[in-house]
This record gives sequence, structure tokens and C-alpha cells, in this order.
Amino acid sequence: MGRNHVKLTVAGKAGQADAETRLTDGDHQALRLWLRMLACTNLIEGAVRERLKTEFAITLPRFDLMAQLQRSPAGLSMSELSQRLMVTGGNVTGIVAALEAEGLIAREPDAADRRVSRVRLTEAGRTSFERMAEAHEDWIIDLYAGLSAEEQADLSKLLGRLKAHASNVRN
Amino acid sequence: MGRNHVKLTVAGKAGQADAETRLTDGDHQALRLWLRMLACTNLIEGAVRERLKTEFAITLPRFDLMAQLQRSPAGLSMSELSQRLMVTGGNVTGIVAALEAEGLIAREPDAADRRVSRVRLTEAGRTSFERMAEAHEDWIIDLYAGLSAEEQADLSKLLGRLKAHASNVRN
DNA sequence: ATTCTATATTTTAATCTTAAAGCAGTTTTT
DNA sequence: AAAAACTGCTTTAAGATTAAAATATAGAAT
Repeated sequence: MGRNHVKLTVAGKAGQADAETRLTDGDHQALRLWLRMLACTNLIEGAVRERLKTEFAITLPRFDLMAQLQRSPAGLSMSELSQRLMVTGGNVTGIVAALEAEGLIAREPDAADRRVSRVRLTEAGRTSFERMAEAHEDWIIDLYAGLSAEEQADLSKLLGRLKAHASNVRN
Repeated sequence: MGRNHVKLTVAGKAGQADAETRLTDGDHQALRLWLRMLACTNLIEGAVRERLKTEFAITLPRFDLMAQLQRSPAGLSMSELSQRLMVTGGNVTGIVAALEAEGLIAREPDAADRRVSRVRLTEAGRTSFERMAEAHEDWIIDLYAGLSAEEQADLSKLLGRLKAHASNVRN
């Protein structure tokens, strides 16, 4: 109640001073932490997006969808993709259409249920994804290389606790 | 090189099993950490977006833009907003137009330079923002309440280190 | 002063995203 | 089996986002 009310910013990729940098002294610890976390995530995600774009001419959502298909060689329905990617069905429809047009994935009708489409990587898609995934993992490793293995473990533990709690807060 | 190549997912708000949940044993520590971090951030950001929408009928980008204006009572130019929000100018154009249409902000031509628009909160905008910011801070505090003050400090320190390193990696 | 260059902003085309509405096919009730 | 309810998917409308092109103004160089 008596706190200093706050000013929030989402970090992106453009400027230089990020959200966190612009915080005031009076702001609450949790809020500062949140902005720092957002800044970190956006920094890393931005780097990944940019490299996927420049090195592989693909977007992150398409990469993510291909990643799901790669770990399910038998293919996935649109609904399954929607659940695993945690996005709406309409969103999946669009991304699948784009990847299909590029020849990286293919759809076939499901024999048992005529409502469902089964989606899978094409050979070209699999080959392409494997190269991208290797590079992707290396980028992440490099981006996190500023923390020792122990620090990474600590960070992971704290985030795990945060996630567990925040999941329950929502109502 | 010999690592297990990876499968990545962006967490959203829909399903239940998030990105991290779907990871394999062979995946590198940094990659697991990254997916957990992404899941946490998306969880919190999603909660904030949802509440801004249901309780105040506003979007996060609009809230963020108003936040910047609130801390600069003299007003900001479109370029300044673009830098502080770290988004492109075209993006600012759209958000400013929407907020202006709602009467929450106002634009006036700059006396010295006819290219620039100066944007500021209206009285209605300021009043509205203050209520929202108070609620927003409370949400964040609640979402982070699963961590003690000390744990929050630890997390902040680790993220600070991560951010410092990751900022330098990009080239 | 004219031309060149740089800055501020908007516009446009593309992508991603959601929520809600609609359609088609399946399953359950009666 | 007919009706009702549910599921899978697509479409639509709205918003956010970027990059690149287009405008308009300012400042510098000649």
C-alpha cells in the first residue's frame, strides 16, 4: 500500500539501457528482480532469434515447432502441437502452413479420425533441423558460459522454486 | 560437438506441460536452464498480461508505454519512447495512436523541431496508471513470494552475472 | 542558396499471437 | 437412429512486432 508504485518496461533488442537499468531506488525488490529477469530472458531470446534468422533464415516459432516434431518421429496432430508448444490452435495452423510451404514438414490425414491431420518432418526438414539444433545448443552454452556449472545449478534451483510457487498463485 | 542436439519450446499460457517439462536426459545443463528460465518468465509475464487485461482492460505494451511517460512528466518524443521501451519506432507509432485514441496520453508538436512529437500522460492517463501500477507491483510481489528475501537477492545476483556475460557474447 | 546528409516519424508488408466464431466429424444420450 | 454435446481444425479480427521504404525537417558542406 505505502510502496512506491512502479514503472515497468519490456526489454527488446533495440536500444541500450534496458528495463532494469531504468529503475528507481524506491522500487520493491521483487519488482527489480522481475525486471532483471525479463531483461535477461529477452537478451537471450533476442540473440537466439537473431541468429536463427541470419544463419538459418528461420523464425523461432518455426524452429520450436520443428523441434517438437523431431522428438516425435511418428508425427503429431495439430492439437498435440498446440499443447506442446503451449499456443492456440489457430497459431499452429499458421506456422504449419508456412513450414509446409517450405517443404520442411508434411501433413497426412489420420486414418482413424478424419478430423485430424498428422504432421511430421520431411527428410529435408529433419536434416535442416539437425544442423540448426546443434548450432542452437552451442549458442545457449556460450550465452550461459558466464556462470559456472555450480552457479547454473543454483540458478536452476531458484527458478524451479519460483516456478513452483508462481504456478499456484494464479487465480 | 558430440552433444545431444536439442528440442526447444517457447512456453505460453495454454497447455499444462511447459517447455522444460519436455526435456530429455541427454540435454545440456545450459539448455535445461534456459528452458526453465523461459518457462518462469512466460509464466509471470502471462499472469501479468492476463490481469492487466481482465482487471484494467489494457495490454502490457500500453501499460509499459504509460510507465515510461509517468516517470518523465515533461513528456517524451517518439524516439525517446522507442529507445526506452527498446522497440522500433513503427511500433511506438501504433501504441501511441491507440493510447491517444483512448484519451490516456496526448501529443503536442515540439516548438523547436517540427519533426518531433512530444507525448505525455493526460490527467486521466496519470490517474489510471497510478491505480494500475499499484496493483501491478502487488502482483509481482505475490508471484515472487515463494522466494525469501535472501533467495531473491541470490537470484538477482546470478541473473546480473548472466546478463553481464550474455551482453558481451553477442557478435 | 543548394546540395548532401542525418534525424524523426509514419507507412507498409510480413510474422506471430490470441480469442472467438464457425465447420466438420465423433461420441454420448436419449 | 436422432439429438445433443464434444473435439479437431480453420478462419477472422485485433494487436504487437520488425525491417525497410517513404516523408518531412534539420543541419552541414559546398
